Amino acid sequence: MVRYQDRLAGESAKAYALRELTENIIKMELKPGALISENELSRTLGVSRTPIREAIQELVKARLIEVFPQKGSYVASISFDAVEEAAFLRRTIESAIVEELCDSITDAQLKSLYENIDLQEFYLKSGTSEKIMNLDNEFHEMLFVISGKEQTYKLMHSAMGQFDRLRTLSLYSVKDIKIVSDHRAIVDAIRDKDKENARSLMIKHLMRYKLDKDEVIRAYPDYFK
Amino acid sequence: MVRYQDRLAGESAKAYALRELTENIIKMELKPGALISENELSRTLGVSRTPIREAIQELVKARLIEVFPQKGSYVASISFDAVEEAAFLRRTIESAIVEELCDSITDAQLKSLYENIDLQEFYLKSGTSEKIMNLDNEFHEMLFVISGKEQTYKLMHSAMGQFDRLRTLSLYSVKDIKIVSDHRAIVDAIRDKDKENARSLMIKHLMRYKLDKDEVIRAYPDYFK
DNA sequence: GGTAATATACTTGTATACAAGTGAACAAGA
DNA sequence: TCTTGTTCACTTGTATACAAGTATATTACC
Repeated sequence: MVRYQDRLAGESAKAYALRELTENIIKMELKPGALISENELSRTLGVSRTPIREAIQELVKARLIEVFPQKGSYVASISFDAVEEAAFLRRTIESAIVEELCDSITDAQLKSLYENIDLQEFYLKSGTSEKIMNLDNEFHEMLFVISGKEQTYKLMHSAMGQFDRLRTLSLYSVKDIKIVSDHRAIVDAIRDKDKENARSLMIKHLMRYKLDKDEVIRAYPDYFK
Repeated sequence: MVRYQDRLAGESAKAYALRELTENIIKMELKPGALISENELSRTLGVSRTPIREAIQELVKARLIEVFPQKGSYVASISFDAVEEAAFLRRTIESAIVEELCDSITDAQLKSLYENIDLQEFYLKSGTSEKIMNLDNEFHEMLFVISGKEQTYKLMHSAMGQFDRLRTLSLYSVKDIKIVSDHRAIVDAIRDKDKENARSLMIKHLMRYKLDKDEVIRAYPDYFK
C-alpha cells in the first residue's frame, strides 16, 4: 500500500517530495502506469505543487516517471533498454574503479572494506535481507568514495532506479550468500593487486541481475515495456 | 559579452532558459563567480522565475551553478576534481563502447562514421574550428547511438560541462588535426575488430585534454578552485 | 570618529492563481 | 442506435505573490 511518512526536521519540501516518491516507486507501491497527480500529492504531503514538480522532474531523468504535458504524469514501466543500459553503465564504471583501486588502495581502506563484509556475513546468519541490501549499497558506495569518485557515484546512482525495482520484485531469487562471497572475492583481488581478477569478479558480480530480470519478467510481464 | 538569443518556436520556457544559460556558461560569457539573479534573468528572457529555477536546478547537477539558499546563485568555478572525474567517466565509458562496437558494428554504421570523418578532414582545410568541434561532438554521440546507448550518452553528456569550458578557453591549443586523425585511427581499429587497439586509441584520444587543462590553469588560475 | 541598532534591498523557497490543452461523460439530433 | 457537439473536470505549464533569511548601507547614539 502506498504509504507516506512524515517530513523530517530541516528537510526541504522538495527533498521531502522526492524522498517519498522515490521510496514508493522503488518499493513498487506506486506501480508502473500509476497516475502521479501533482494536486493530489500536494494535498497528501501538505506542500505546494512547486516542490512536487521539482521532485517529479528529477524522477523523469531517472526514467521512473513519464510526463505527458496537459495529460498527466505516470510511473514509468520497467524498460528493457533502460535496465540493460544501467547494467552496462554500472559494470563498466565499477570494474574500472576496482582496477584503479588495485594501484591506489591503502591498508586502512582495505580494513574498512573488510569490516563492512564481516558485517554482511554476520547479518547473513541472523539478520534480514534488508540489512544485507543496505550493506550491499554501502559497500559499492565505499568503492567510489575510496577512489575519490563521489560525483561519479551520484551520477550513476541516479540511473539505478530501474535496478532497484527489479531487486524489490525479486527479493528472494539471488541469494544473499552469493552477494557477500562475491564482495569478499573482489576485495581479496584488490588486496592482491590482481587487476584482471578484480575486474572480472566485479563484472560477474554485476551480471547476476540477469537471473532476477528473467524471473521478474516472467512473474510480472505487465510491469515491463 | 553575455548575449541572449530569441526563444525558438515551440520551445518551452524552461528549455529556453536552460539553453541560454548553458550556452553562456560554456562559452565563458558568464564567468565563474558571476551572480545568476533569477529576477534579473526573468526580466531579460521574458519568462517567469519558475522555468528559470527549473533550468538552474539542472545546471546545479551539472556542477555549472552553485545555489546558496537565501544568498544567491553563482556560476561554479572549474573544479579540478570535477574535471578529473568527468575525464575518468568519459574515457571509461567510451573505451568500453568502442570495444563493444568491434563485435557489433555493421558496414552501414562504419560507413556513416567514415562519412563524418571525411567531413572533418574537409573542414580541416577550409572551415572553422567551430565546425570541427560540432563534428567532433557528433562523432562521439554517433558511437553511443550506434551501440544503442542513448540514455548513457545523455547521462554522461550532462557531466561534460566542465570539459566544454576547458575547450572554450583553450580553443587553439590541441590541434584539430590531431583530433581528426585520432578519430580515423579509432574507426579503423573498430573496422579491424581490434579491441585492444580501439580501447587504447580512445583512451589516448580522451587524455589530450590534459594538455589543455595545464595550459588553461596557467592562463586563467582564477577560474579554478 | 567609532560602534551598534536598524532599515532596506536584495536573495532563494514556497504557495497560489491563471492559462491552455486533453479526454471522458453526456445530451441532442438524425 | 449512432454520431456529433458541448460541457466539465481534470491535467501540466507558467506567472505571480508571499515568506523568510542575508548582507549591506545607513542612521542614531555614545
